[in-house]
Amino acid sequence: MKGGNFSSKRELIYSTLCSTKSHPSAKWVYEQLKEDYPDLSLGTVYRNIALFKENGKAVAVANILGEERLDGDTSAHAHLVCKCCGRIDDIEMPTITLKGDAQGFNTEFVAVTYFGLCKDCSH
Amino acid sequence: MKGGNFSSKRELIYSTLCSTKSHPSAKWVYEQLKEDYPDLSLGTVYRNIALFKENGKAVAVANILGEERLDGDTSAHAHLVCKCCGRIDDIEMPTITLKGDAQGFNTEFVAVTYFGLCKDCSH
DNA sequence: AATAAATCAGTAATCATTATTGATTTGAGG
DNA sequence: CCTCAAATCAATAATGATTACTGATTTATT
Repeated sequence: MKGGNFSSKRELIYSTLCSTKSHPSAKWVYEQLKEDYPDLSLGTVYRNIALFKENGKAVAVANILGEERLDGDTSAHAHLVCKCCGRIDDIEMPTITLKGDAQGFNTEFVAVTYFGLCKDCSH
Repeated sequence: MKGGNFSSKRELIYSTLCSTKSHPSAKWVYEQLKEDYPDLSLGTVYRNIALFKENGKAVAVANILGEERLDGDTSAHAHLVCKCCGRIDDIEMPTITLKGDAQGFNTEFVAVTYFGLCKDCSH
C-alpha cells in the first residue's frame, strides 16, 4: 500500500507541513516535530515529502539558498518570493490568458511566482 | 570592476548559455566549453553564472533532478517543464491579470511555469 | 499469533554548489 | 615598456541538502 495512509508519522509530517503558510523546508518540518517526537529522522521527512509531491499533496514552491521550499496548500494561488530574506507569501491566483497554445503539452500544475523584494527588505 | 566585462572567459560562458534554448545546467555549459577550452574550471562557470543572475543577465528557470536550469534569455516568456524527461520549452508570455495587489512587494521578475508532461512523455 | 509488506531510524554516500587559495591576467599610471 | 593593485582564474577542498542503504520495527491481514 505504497504512499497510503496508515502511518502516523506520515500524517504528522503532512499536518506540520500544512500547519504553516511560511512555505517551509524539509528541515524546518523536521525541527518542528523533533521537539515532540525525538525519534523522528530527517530521512523520514524527506521520504514522505517526496511521496506528497508524487501524489499531488504538496508542491515545491522555490529553491531559496539551496533549500527546497514547500507548500502543502495545492489550491490555485501565486507566490511572492523575496530574494533578500527568503520570505514567501501567498497571493490570489491571477487570471492567466495563454496566447497561442502549448501544443501537446499535458499541464498538471501552473506556477506563478513573483520574485523581488518584500516590504521589509525594500528598506 | 566587479561583474564587469573584460574577461574573455566570462563572455564565453555567457554566449554558450545564450546559444541554446534548452535551458541548460551549469554543468552542461561547462561540458560544452571544456572540449574547446580544457583549462576551464566548473567553479568558474558557477561563479560567472552567479554574476549573470545578480546582474539580471540570466535567470534560474527550474530545478530538475537537483540541478538548477538556466536561461540566458531574460525577455518575458513562460516555460513548459516536463516532469518526466526534464525538457524545458519556451512559450509566449501569457497575459497576467493580478487580482487585488501585492501590497508593498517590489517585483523584479515574474515567472510563469507550466509543469506536466511533454508530448513525447504523454505516450 | 504468523506472515508479508510497509515503514522506520540511523547512518553512509552522493552530488550540486560554494569557499578557499595561491597564481595569473588585466588595465591604468608613470 | 614597467609597476602595481584589483580582478579573475584553475584547482581543489569543504559544505550541505538530498538520497540510498541496512537492518529493526510496525502494520494489515489471515
